[in-house]
Amino acid sequence: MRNFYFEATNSGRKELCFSMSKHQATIKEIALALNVSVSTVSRALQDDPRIGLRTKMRVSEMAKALHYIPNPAAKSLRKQSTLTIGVILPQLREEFFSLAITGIEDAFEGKGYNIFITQSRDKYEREIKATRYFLQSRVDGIIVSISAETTDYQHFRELQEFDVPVVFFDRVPNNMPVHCVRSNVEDGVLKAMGYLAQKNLHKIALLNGPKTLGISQERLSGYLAALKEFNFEAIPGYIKYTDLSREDIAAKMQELWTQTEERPEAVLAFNDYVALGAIKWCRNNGIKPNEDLYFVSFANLPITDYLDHPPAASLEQYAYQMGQNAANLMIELLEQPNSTVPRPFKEIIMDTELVIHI
Amino acid sequence: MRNFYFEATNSGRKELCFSMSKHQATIKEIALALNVSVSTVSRALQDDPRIGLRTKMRVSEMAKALHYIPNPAAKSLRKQSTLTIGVILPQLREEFFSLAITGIEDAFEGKGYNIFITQSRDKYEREIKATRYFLQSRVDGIIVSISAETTDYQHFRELQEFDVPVVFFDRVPNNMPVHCVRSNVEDGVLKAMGYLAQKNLHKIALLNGPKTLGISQERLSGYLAALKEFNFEAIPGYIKYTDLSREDIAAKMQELWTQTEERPEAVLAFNDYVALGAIKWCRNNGIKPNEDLYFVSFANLPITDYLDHPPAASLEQYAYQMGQNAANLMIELLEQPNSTVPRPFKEIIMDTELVIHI
DNA sequence: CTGTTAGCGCGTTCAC
DNA sequence: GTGAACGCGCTAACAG
Repeated sequence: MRNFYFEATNSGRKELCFSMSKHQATIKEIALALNVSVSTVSRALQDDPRIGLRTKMRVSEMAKALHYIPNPAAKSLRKQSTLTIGVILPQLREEFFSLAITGIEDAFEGKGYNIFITQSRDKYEREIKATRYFLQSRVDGIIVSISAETTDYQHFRELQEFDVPVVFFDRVPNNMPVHCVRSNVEDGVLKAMGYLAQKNLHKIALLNGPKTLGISQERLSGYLAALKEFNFEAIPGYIKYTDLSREDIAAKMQELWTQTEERPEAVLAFNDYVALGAIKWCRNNGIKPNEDLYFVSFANLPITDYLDHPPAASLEQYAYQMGQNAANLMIELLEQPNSTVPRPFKEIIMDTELVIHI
Repeated sequence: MRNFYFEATNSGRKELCFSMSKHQATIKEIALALNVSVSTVSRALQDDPRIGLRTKMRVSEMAKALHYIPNPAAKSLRKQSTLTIGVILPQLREEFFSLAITGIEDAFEGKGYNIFITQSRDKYEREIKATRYFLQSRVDGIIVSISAETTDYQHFRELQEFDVPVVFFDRVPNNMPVHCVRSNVEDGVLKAMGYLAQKNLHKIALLNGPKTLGISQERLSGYLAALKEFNFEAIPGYIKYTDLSREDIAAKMQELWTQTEERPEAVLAFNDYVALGAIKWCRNNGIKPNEDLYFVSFANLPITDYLDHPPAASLEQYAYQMGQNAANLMIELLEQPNSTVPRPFKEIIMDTELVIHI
């Protein structure tokens, strides 16, 4: 299929060119082809009321004919806005985050923004690289769930200093004022422990995530509060932190099972993946999950529905909804006029729901 | 932390401005502050040999002081290249694709490209929107695994017409010459059926994916070839197509189990997720997976390792590696000079390996 | 070695 | 209604 396009030469003449491949025309070429000025074309394409209907028609037809596609780089440069939102996630593989992404995408649907996804893979260095990249790309906003390794938030402060709106979700920074969406973890833990109490299980271990994460700390404080609330024993060695790797989860389970004075009756796991790893360890060691050892965890991911032995109960965290909330909070920030006074930080805390599987 | 920056006014004077928030300086501001020209700054920052060492030092210091961050929009506009690769995947949730993404990211590591991920969610319309968006964004290349709904490839042809390099992986178009990376599916099926033959299982059903996908067709032709090869019976109603949804998988399993003359002894599933859905259906219906009914599938995803009842065997497809191969093929295309003669299409076919779980 | 100048594609004042 | 001219930030050809 032969196509033609106009090329402006230095002398101002227009030349009809032939090419095997299509050409991404510019407004200049449309203007040249129509013998009007570029500004007329620009305005026509923007449906500016000052342009006559007939001209608009001609312009839009020629635009189609020449395969005009607006160049966002030029637009960004001019408008000082890229209409792009950066998203930094620990792991795409975790269903929690891929659900959240979908929620974010849906919330931005029709808003004209593009979502740029990056995974930190739970590495501090990769997270920093991602923030730097987004900063220089001039994204209009960044949505983050922080990596397991991150303890220092300087790179996020830098974003704030450059006035890039940032919204955190689920894994949010400790002791730093930010916009964020997170679960009411402590309340969730209380619900989970209440369920175990009902089952008459008292010796409950905490198989936590990385110590660095605020959400691990919250699980701990919820756990400690629940121990008191339900008069459970605080048994030495019952609190374990993991780096979320299968190996470490297995190692900590081994410790819980063999190196404590009394074997636990139940385990409260950091999330479903941790629970799955622990349950797998149980099966490898002839321990019957949810019989010999009960499991309760966070997230309630759809994937657990495939399992014979899911955690006995899991706290639904509404990952999709959480993504949507984070995105909507971002949209709010983007739509606010760029006032000089710093806006107050907004925190959305979402309730969890205990879903009983067994 | 108070910061200052220089602002160029219309009159050409430079003004020292104060601001609470940092400012993304431009080379112009650096030039102004240093009393040199913008081109000197530009060259210094690019480490151009023509610039003196002393000047380079001064420039790079001032760049740091003013928080200079190069603007990629301007660079793209000038260079006519965005250094961005678009990736279109059916579902991030599927571990196969999130593994592939990681392979793609790693292959591009250090190459200076940025990876822009989008999910089609197996919707034709979303896939078209994504290609259009990438086209107008002027991405330098697009890597795709096509959606389950897609039967028409016009949107991909359009990309080719605009000279945007496209590499497909795993789910590749039928009957269309393209660059692609895919598994040797038919050989894989043969291996899987051979395994079942060894187990003395003869009545084997095919629980396939969407009819639209080439990789479903390949599974079918591999299946038919294997039936002959091993002298298995071709039993009516043993070939089922699914839309990959849990509901449809359950419905087709129901049909296989109740509406065929003889119940199958084994099921060859489209992939691990389909197998998981089918296995779940079995448990719901009191059928013992891999005893009453054997399962063999494609992908061999890590997630299946969490299961009590994974498919008895699965064909490892090396998703991460496949992503890397696709990315490396793309890099090849990008590095080729833009010759006018169309380059021959390259097809990389990867062998699978049968991994026995039981 | 460095400065001047001219665009890349687009939007937006000004003029008329 | 429309056009000329400018600038967003950056690179590169040309000129010293």
